[in-house]
Amino acid sequence: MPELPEVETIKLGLLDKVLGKEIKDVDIKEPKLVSFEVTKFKKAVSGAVISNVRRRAKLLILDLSNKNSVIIHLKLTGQLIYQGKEGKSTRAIFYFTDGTRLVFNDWRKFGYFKLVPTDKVEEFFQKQEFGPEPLEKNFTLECFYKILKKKPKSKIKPFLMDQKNIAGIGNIYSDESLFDAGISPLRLIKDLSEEEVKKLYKSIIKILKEAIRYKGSSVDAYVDIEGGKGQFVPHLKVYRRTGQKCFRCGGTIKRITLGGRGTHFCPKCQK
DNA sequence: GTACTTGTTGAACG
DNA sequence: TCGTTCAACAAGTA
Repeated sequence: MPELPEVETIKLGLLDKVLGKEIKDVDIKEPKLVSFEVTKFKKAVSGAVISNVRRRAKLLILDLSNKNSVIIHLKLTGQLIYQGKEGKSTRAIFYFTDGTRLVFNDWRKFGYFKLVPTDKVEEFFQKQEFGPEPLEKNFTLECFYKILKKKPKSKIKPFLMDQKNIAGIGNIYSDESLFDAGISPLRLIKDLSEEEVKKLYKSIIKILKEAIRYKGSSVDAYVDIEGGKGQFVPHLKVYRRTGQKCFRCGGTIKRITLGGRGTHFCPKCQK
């Protein structure tokens, strides 16, 4: 499940491997993948050079030299693998003029490629109404307070997962951030003390940065640009550890459903 | 066969 | 209006 740290890892990988390369051709094996006609998509990207790679929330943006951009969402099981092999779940392949390639796999077919003129990318993201990027400088403690204030009656975990509040946090890192801060996912925002908000703010940034350092969590299909697994899973404290011992207090990790999502926490030390 | 997994959207409910 | 829950999407695992 690529969340912010996983998508960031892929972005860094793309910058390293395909920045400056010229796209010779694209093979789209799943027409549903692209936002409009396959032939038009192919025409729009062929011959263009990848001039930049960016990330916003959980989406990747490939800027092309011909003033087009390809916005990629990996959703649950999307993979971008440099020099990867074609397999059963391969949905697209970018071929570069130097003979290398970039393979897109997605066995659940939720991911998409959207072609947008580069100067309309901003507009696209404005429509999505994403909240601030938690690792950007403008995401200050004051900023966190301000957005929390907007939804005092919301439970903290679903709030963290809503991309309109903060961008890039999904199921794994909301559970992990709350554990780190010692706050129960069921708590209402208005009941959080100033101290707790501060702690949570620090935990979010700490956990996300740590996860990026380990190239993300390969819980499901996620792999990095070279097809390697992220190394953060052994560092997960609660996510998918149902019934196991809490590393902090020895309590038992519990699993509940919250906002339709599996939620893991330690009832003993997350209050 | 059934339940469950998950990012996102949109509908339905109280 | 607001917050929450559920279904849908896909396809595989337990």
